[in-house]
Amino acid sequence: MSERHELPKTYDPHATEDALYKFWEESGFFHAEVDKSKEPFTIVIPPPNVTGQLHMGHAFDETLQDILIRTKRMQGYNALWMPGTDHAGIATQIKVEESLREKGETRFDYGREKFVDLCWDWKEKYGGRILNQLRKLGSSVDWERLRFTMDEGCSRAVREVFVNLYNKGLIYKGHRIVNWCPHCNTALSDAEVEYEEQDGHLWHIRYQIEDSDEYIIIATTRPETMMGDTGIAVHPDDERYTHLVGKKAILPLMNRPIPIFADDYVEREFGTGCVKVTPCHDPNDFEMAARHDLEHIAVIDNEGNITKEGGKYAGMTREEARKAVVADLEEQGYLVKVEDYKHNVGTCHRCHTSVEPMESDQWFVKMAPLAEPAIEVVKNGEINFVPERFSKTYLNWMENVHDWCISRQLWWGHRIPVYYCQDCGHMMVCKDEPHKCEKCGSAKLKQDEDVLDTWFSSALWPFSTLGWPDKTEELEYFYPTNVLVTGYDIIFFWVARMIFSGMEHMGKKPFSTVFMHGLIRDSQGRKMSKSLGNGVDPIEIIDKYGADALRFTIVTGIGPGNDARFYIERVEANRNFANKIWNASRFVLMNLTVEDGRLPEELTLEDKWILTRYNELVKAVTENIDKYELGIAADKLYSFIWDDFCDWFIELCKIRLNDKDDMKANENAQRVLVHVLSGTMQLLHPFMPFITESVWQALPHDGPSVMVSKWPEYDGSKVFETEANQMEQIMEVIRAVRNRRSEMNVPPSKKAELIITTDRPELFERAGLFFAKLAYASSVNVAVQTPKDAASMVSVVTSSAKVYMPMSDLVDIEKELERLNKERDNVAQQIARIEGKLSNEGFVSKAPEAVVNAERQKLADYKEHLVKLEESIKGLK
RNA sequence: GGAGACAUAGCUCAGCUGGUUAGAGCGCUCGCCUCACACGCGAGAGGUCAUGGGUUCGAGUCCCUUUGUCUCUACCA
Repeated sequence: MSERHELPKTYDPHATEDALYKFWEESGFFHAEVDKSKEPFTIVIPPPNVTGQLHMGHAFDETLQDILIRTKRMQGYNALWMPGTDHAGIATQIKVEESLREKGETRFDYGREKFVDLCWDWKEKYGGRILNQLRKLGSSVDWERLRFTMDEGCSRAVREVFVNLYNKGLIYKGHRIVNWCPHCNTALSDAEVEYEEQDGHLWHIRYQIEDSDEYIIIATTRPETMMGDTGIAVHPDDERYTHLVGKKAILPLMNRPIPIFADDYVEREFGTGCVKVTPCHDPNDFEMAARHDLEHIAVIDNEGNITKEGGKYAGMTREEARKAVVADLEEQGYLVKVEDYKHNVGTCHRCHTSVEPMESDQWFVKMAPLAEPAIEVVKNGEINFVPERFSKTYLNWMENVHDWCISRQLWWGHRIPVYYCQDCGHMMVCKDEPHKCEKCGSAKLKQDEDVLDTWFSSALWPFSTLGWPDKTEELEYFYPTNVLVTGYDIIFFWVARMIFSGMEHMGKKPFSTVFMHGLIRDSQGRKMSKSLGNGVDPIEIIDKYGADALRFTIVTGIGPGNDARFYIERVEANRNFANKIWNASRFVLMNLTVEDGRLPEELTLEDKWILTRYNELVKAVTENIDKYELGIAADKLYSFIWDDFCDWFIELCKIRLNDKDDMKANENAQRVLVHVLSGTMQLLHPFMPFITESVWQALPHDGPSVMVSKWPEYDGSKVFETEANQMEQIMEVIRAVRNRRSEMNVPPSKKAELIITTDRPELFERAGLFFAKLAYASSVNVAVQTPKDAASMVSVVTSSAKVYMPMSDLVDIEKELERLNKERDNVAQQIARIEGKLSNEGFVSKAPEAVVNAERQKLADYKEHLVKLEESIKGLK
């Protein structure tokens, strides 16, 4: 026990965190097995990109999940936090390709198979990094169940889902306009397109009407696509142009006649009311082309360059072509005017290249039938969002959802389980690779070249990780999961898709609650991003301040679902909090002789006060966590530990601990200290797992770890409202004395006698001790009578007592009077306010009784205080 | 074009289902190396809770108006 005295003065998280984590992991505390005698509580992790690095967004996410899972585990649930990583199709492929580019190579130098092998190598090399970073944070995930979206099981689930949906007609191959990223060279889903407002132009171009002197003017933002124009649309009711419908206009530069037709899609007010129609490079034009049977001419290729169809512009990039086309139009007199125009340009959310709408064959998920149950399950409250407002975002999207383009022209990912017979062209969709054509028997089969959208596999995460499509006992027991924690930025990418997938394939919702959080921004409120270089690396923060400080920072001072700015000062403040806990514990340990924290029979006033406050804390924190008010719970723990426990209770306990004559009292104090500190460490453990474990272990304890200890329960038999109230009264007096002395610049070294006059002397039984310790008293006299020479003393008045300090050299009667009068006015004002309230019949009859009674009590206290103030004033005069 | 959020102390933000003399951290002022902690202790200053109205016995908290900031979403060339 002697080494306890040698604990360092400053808490060093670095020295302990890794070892503690290792201890937890090796002890199997993170692992959950099916156990039907216990209620499960399950969270699946939003799988981070396998080759990614931990950023603040992850830290936010994981901290919230860890708080929930650790709390539930301690509350006796069979808590499973399912970990895993995502193969992150585009992101990973881009990284591997970049590494090749450094060597002057491309994926085509390797071919598909070898390139995919390189991706796996990459995954092996970097896949462990983020997992170890999760450990640094303290995440209590069940490592024995670690999954990967491309592991055998998840891949099987993907094929199963694809084939099932195909057989139901919910997956189809379609010839459509899709979002195409010329840089990533693949199709994207709508969700993967980000819109940026850009400054552009609206070019007005004159088209000659065929066999006529008349002309028509169209307005466009994209002149470089005009070589692919195959029509001009006007509104059917637009009288300006009715006479032209059916005629043809000559497409400038190409000298090709194209038809003028009428279509409802056109807005008469916009531009000139005439729209150039480019079926291959605009989704609306594509649809108009279908309605009016227009020709399709593709003028932009997969790399974003102009095709042969683009005449003299062939081979140029889109940007070059735009300049050249505009220059030619101007030179040849077709350009009527140019307006500045702000418009939204779709960009690839991975590389921010402008997305090109392209006509192509892609695989789609038919969303309407799947959306229906996914809408219902949120509307009827089976799944609820926290905060509630996000359900509106979700519903709005789901109610207007488009079919989901799921094929990607990449190599890294789940290859689409569709096979084509090279001989007869027959298409087979099957879970396992077929060996011969089911139609002609040919063995010459070729699998579809495309892979699936990364989110296709993450959509299955809540059940694929539990063994689906097999009917495992894990699936039976842990599904549906309880809470999903994630940022609002991936509601569409992920949350929505998990919900409809769960409903479709499991027939059950994937989770009951979606707990949303915001984004962590930099200190100026900007998004953290690589390109800005303003990202804060959580691992660096952990190395410097400890994981506990980071976690506490993340969870406090943040409004539900709101974004938050990251300030290092807040981490420092929470590091200081950890240090405070450390030193409070060091103090308790230094004084410790008892072997356990059983509460003594005899409790002092201060014991009863702290136990009351502690039990209130247990109740509040438990309820707050239940309601996902984690920040509020954390705030309460902070102020209980710092203000109540350290600043008051420890100081009060020093009285007994320093009394070597009364060992009984000394030990009693120790027991209460240990009881409260130990319980507080349990309550704080989900938030600050490391330091709480260190402290809990050092104190007398049962069981191997605080993380598997039983969550504290509210104990009504240890709540003493009367005594707690009395203690608060005494604290009020102590504060008043300190305040007085401070105002008068009395140095702490100068002790003074205190004469307390009160009608409630029982309140101040232990006061001599308290005041000596906390109010610089040299001695304390409790009296009923006002001392004779009161006028020459410094006085302090509260509702329960008047305190006199014989410091005649410091007394300035004028000032004293002024101060007392000011205080009296203040108290009188409060009395008037409450009396006004209480004389309001509406208040007395309609407000709850407890509220009215509280006001009455306050009034009584103020009145007592006023009486005492007036006596004092009279005494001075 | 739709939808939502935010506007509270110098700064960054809490404030749950309406009821305390409106809170925290940092910063600031004054005094302290008090035998756990200067990453500390004690005492302070600082807010007409953006605006105007309404509901209510009672509103920072609910409803509407205005102003300002931000975000998401949408096929307006």
